[in-house]
This record gives sequence, structure tokens and C-alpha cells, in this order.
Amino acid sequence: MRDLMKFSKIPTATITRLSIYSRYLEAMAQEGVKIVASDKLSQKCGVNPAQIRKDLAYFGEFGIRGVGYFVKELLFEIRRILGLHKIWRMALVGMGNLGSALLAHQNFIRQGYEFAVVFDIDPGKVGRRLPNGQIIYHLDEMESVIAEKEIEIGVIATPAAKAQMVANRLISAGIRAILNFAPIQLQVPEGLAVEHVDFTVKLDNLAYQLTMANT
Amino acid sequence: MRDLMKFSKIPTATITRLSIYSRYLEAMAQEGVKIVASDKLSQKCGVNPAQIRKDLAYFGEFGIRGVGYFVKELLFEIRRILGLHKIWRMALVGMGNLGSALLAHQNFIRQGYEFAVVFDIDPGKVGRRLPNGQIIYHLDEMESVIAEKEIEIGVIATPAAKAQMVANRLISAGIRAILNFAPIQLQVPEGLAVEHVDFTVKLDNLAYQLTMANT
DNA sequence: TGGTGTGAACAACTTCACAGCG
DNA sequence: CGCTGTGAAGTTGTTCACACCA
Repeated sequence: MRDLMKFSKIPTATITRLSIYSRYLEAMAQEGVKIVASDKLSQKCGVNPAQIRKDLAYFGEFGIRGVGYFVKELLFEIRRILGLHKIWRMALVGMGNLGSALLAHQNFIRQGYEFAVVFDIDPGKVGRRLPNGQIIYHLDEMESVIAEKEIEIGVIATPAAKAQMVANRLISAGIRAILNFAPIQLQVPEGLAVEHVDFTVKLDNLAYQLTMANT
Repeated sequence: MRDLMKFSKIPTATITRLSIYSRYLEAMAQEGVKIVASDKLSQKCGVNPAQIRKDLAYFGEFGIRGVGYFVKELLFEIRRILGLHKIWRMALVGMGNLGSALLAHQNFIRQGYEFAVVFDIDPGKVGRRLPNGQIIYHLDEMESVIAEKEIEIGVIATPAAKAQMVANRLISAGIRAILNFAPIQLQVPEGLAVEHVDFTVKLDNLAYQLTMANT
């Protein structure tokens, strides 16, 4: 981390790729691979080797010329860049099918994330205790619970119709980032971090590609 | 649809945005809104109005100068462009938590998609009949079932370790497109359509943004 | 020797600005 | 008059090609 000026103009795509690199570096580290060159990583990730080197160069000089990168060291650096030297505390909102699926995804902690609280609005669910130990809180308790448990990331897994309302409440409760699974574009104040996971859009892309292929 | 040459160079981002436009047009159509201008749609979607007009212009002239676009007509055109004038038959592979969540997502049919078959490998699940009427087939029956039921899109909702194997089998069974929820970059032959839904990457983006915001 | 780090060329996408038309 | 459709300008991201160094 040398020149902070650099950080302002780093492409989002670079961060996304760093995340992908880290995944393969993790696998390699586990297999006992010590050193990797950008060409090798390129094959695994489907990213141009020059792109990989440029992505890394934004943050420092991690490689050795004529050799490559030390797997463990590079993994450590990327995780540090991404901010994964700590556990991020998340709130899950919406205990439907998707919510359950997310909770069950137990690699989270290893990767640096945990669902510290769960919210729902259904009286039949509120108050129940989940296998992992969490209690389901009512939406109305959000403000106090989020402050108390020091939650930083809100995950919206509600129907689309409720998502904006939930986002508003998360924001006024002091959340700083939102991962949105509902199929709407959230309106949020400047500076708040939002990411959107939307597989219906991806399906439409596939439908388009298949349709075009037949032309 | 005038000049087919145009179609070769349409940005993926354009298709993704068309999908988003269609969502808001649907909402407007339901509310009885007859006409919309690119400025209005821009506010809803968070896309520059010139961008919207340019996206549409790839495919024809759908608007009226000085007026805007007829909501229903534009929606129809976009759905035609995306290939949603038919129901796409999909195979779900992996009946874990995520698989269940996907099956429960019942807007699919209205949007132009249906899970026509479900596969798993767990003997405790294979043969069971799901609420929607589908039987869970074993992976080994994939080749025949996919041909018989004329499946075009495969949806991978298995653990990462199995995803490549499943993809290979889907491909040799004749599938033409894959929606992959497993956190690995699939290796597939040229020309096969693949989309990847990966929320851990999105989380890493949020972690990075939060970390940077504190610098 | 062989692979990194990087300026310079290139390619892709977005926004501007305004002509043109209903 | 107002909003579309679009060339031209601007911006951003990617790839090349090679100097440089372990």
C-alpha cells in the first residue's frame, strides 16, 4: 500500500476479479502449491494474464520477476485489500426460502462473513430460534438490534414489494452496505454501498443468447 | 428489426438493461400508465436517458419524437428481443436449500421460464415427488430425460466441487445454456452460453467498499 | 532465462449535444 | 414545443509488447 491516490480510480471489475483470484489461490494453497504465475492463474480464472498483473499492480508489487507469485502471500495480500482480515457482521432480512438457503451456506465464516441477526415480519416466524442459535427478530426491532450487535451489512431477501421499505429501515438503523436479492433497483442515499444479485436478469441474458444463436 | 449486421456488436450490458427496463415497464403497464419517456424510465432504473434510447435504437425505432414510448408496445418489443415470447424449459440440478428456493420462486412462469425437471444425486431425494408435481431424477438419467423433455437451459445449484462434473454432463446431454450458482468458473466449449450468479463476489465488493470508506 | 510491471495502443462502452420529426 | 435518434466526444477498461530484474 504505497500511494493512496491510486485507490480512487480502481475499476469495480478489478475488485470482482481479486475476489475470484482469491478463491483459486485458496484452492491452490490447500493443494500445497507454493508458487503461481499469472499465466497459470489466467487459465483457471479465464482472465488475461496481463489483466491479472495490472489488477495486482494497483496495490503493490507482489510478484517476483522470472518466477511468479507466492500463493500464500498473494492470498493474504488480496484478502487484506478486500478487507477480509476481520469478520463482517451481517443482518439477514427475510426468512423465506432464499433466506434459509443463505443461512445454510456455512462457508461464510471461513470467508469472513457471518449472519449475526435475522429479521422477518411474519408473526409465525418472529421469536423462533434457528439451528445456528439466532433468534428471529421483528422488523420493528431493527433500529436497536442493529446498533447493539454492530451490524454493518444488510442482506435483503424479501419479496420485491417490501425491499425498498426494508432498505429504508436498514439505512436509518445505520447500516453501511446492502446486498439486495430482490429484483428492484434500490433508491439509496449517495455513498451507501449497494450490490445487487439478480438471477432473472441473467436468465434473460441466456434467453437472448439462445434466441440470437438461432438467427 | 432492420439490419441483422447490427446484432453482432450489441453490448452485454445493453441486454442486461433491457431486462431491467422490461421489469419497470411491466409495473407501469399494470398501473395503467400508457406512455413513458426515457427521462422517466431513467429515474426508475438509474440509467442515463441517452443510454436507454441508444439501447433501444440497436433494435429499431420504438418511440415517438416529442412524446415518448407506448408502455405496452415497448414491453412487448423488449420481450420479443430477449426471446421471451415462449416458455423456456429448464433443468434444475441440486435440490439443496438453494434449489428449493429457486423452485419456490413462482414468478418464473409469468416471466417466461419453467423448471421442467429436477436432478439430484442423493438417494434419499431421488424419486421423490415435489409439490409442483416434478419427480426428482438421478443424475445418471440426465441424458435421456433432457432429450425427452426438450430442456434448453441447465441451472446448477450444487456444491462447487460437483459443478464442473454436472456442467459436463449437461453439455453432453445437449443443453445449450447454463446458469451457474456454484462459486467456480466453469470450463465450457466455445459457443455455449453461461451466466454466473455469485453473491460471495458481491459481498467481497461490499467489504472492499466499506474498508476503503474508512481510509 | 522467464515472468513481472507498465507505458502506450487499442477496444468498448457511456454521455453529450443537437438535428430532426411528430 | 418536446423527446427521440444518433454522430461525435469523452471516458473507462483491456490487451499488447517489451524493458527490467530475480
